[in-house]
Formats: sequence, structure tokens, C-alpha cells
Amino acid sequence: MPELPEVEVVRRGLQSQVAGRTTAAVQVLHPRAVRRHAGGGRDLEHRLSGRLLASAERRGKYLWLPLDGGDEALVAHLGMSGQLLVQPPESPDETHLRVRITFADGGGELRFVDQRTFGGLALEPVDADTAAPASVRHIARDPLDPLFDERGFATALRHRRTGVKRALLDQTLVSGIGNIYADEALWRARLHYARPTETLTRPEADRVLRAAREVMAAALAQGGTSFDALYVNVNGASGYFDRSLEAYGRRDEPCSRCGAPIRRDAFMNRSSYTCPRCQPRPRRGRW
DNA sequence: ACTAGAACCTGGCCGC
DNA sequence: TGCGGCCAGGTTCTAG
Repeated sequence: MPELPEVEVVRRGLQSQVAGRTTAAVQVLHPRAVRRHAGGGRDLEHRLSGRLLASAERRGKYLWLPLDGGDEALVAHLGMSGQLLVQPPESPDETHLRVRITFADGGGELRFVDQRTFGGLALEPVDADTAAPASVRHIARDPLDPLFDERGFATALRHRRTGVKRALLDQTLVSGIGNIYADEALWRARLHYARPTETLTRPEADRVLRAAREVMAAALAQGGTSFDALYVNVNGASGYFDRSLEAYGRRDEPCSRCGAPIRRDAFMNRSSYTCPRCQPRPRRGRW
């Protein structure tokens, strides 16, 4: 499940292997993979052919490749199971291959592979002022961004009226954090996911942000997290940060700080993992 | 304006 | 062996 560290690994792969190359043909194999593209699959195939992909950018979990000229970009979101692979043209198609982009240099082709089809590609105009594509404009900066506003984040967090985990998952407040790193950050900060944001002290707000930054930086240093074969980077290699997770996916295993068994709760149609001793449930929590 | 929850999607896995 | 149901979860849409 790609979150910020995984997406950044993919961005680096794109920057080194795709940036600076000119596309030849584009083949859309599944309409849902391009549902965010205003003109549909045929339109994307035509407008993306013969274009220079200038660089690889990222904000939160969104990736984009600005085209030559700079007023358009190919935007990619991996969703839950999306992969961007650079493969030799002769290698067999992947089962869930959705979009194929070949290049004028005849080298490795860029393939968008996505089993669950939550992800997708789109060609979008780029806003001249922010240098961000249209669909990325509402996404907040992420904790690894040098321009991230820490004080502003802490203030905004404490003005929310919700549970702290919901707030961490809100990409308009802070981007890049998904279910896995939210649980890891909360474990590090010793906060329960249902803790009402309006009761957070400023030190607590600072602490959870610092924890999120630390766990994502550590994951990035190891090449991203992976739990199965769904996530691979642009070269096709899996990350392996899952060995370092302290809470997520560790139901009934002892907390490495205190030994209490990690518990799993259903929360927001997904799972939340907490240490019941280090992260006690607040008396009046917000779900 | 803000918050909460459903919907989208496929394949692996489990129990029967 | 097969089948129904559950689970994984990022984002968008809709309802309140």
C-alpha cells in the first residue's frame, strides 16, 4: 500500500529512468485507469504520444511528470495497488497491465499496472503560479517537504473537531500519511487514534508530527514498505520496511516498549493497531 | 463550512 | 472442490 515513502521511491525511479525521454506510443488497456483524464482513453493516447517527459515530481501520494512546455503534466496516483514499472519492450504483459507508454529511444517502456484499479493516470493542465497540476492543488505539503509549515499544521490540527487519526489521514491537512504510517506515528507518539484533536496540547501535536516524519524518513531510507507483491518500485523491486513496523499488522504480538499485546480495532472501515498500555483509549474519544 | 460514512475494486484467504 | 463472505485501504462523492 503505497504511502509517501513508497511513492517517493517510485518518483526517484521515474526521475532516473524516464525523465528526459520522449514518448512514442501510448496504449490504454483499461478505461478505469484513466477515468480522471477528462477526454478519455483515446484522447490520452493521442495527446501523450510524441511528448518529452521532463521530470518527476511529487506531493504527498501524487506523482506527476511535467511535459515539455510545462503547461501540462502526466499525473499518476498509485491508489492501493498501483505500480509504475520500466520493463524491456519484449517482456510479457503483466496480468493487470492498464497503460503502456513506449519511448522513441526504443528503451524500456513505462507500464502502469494496477490490480484493484483505485489508481490511475491523467493528462492535466499545470497551474502556472503553484507549478502543480489541477488535481494536486488541494493536497497539503507533506512532513518531508522543506516548505512544510509545522506551526501552521499544529494549529490547524488542534482546531479540528475529530479524532487525531482521521486528521492525519486528511490529505488536505497533511499529505503522504496513510493507514500504516498513521498507526506507526501514533504508536511512537503514544496517542490513541480516537483522541479528540481539540484536546491535543501543542507538545502533543508537535510530537505526532515529529513521529510521522521520523517513521516515514526511516521507511524511505529502507526503500519503502511492502506487505505483498502488490507494491514494487519503478524497477520492480519490493521494499522491506515492514520488518520495522511496531504496531501495524502486529495483532497479539508484544509491544516492543511494554510487552502488552498489540490490539486491532475496526476503525473507518479499516484496521487500527494500538498498544493498549502505551496508547490508552481516551474517556471521550472521537471516532 | 465542516464532518462522517458509503462506494469504488480485485484477489487472497477462511470456514463450511 | 467450490462458494460465500470478509479483508486489504486511498480517494471521491454524498448526506447531514
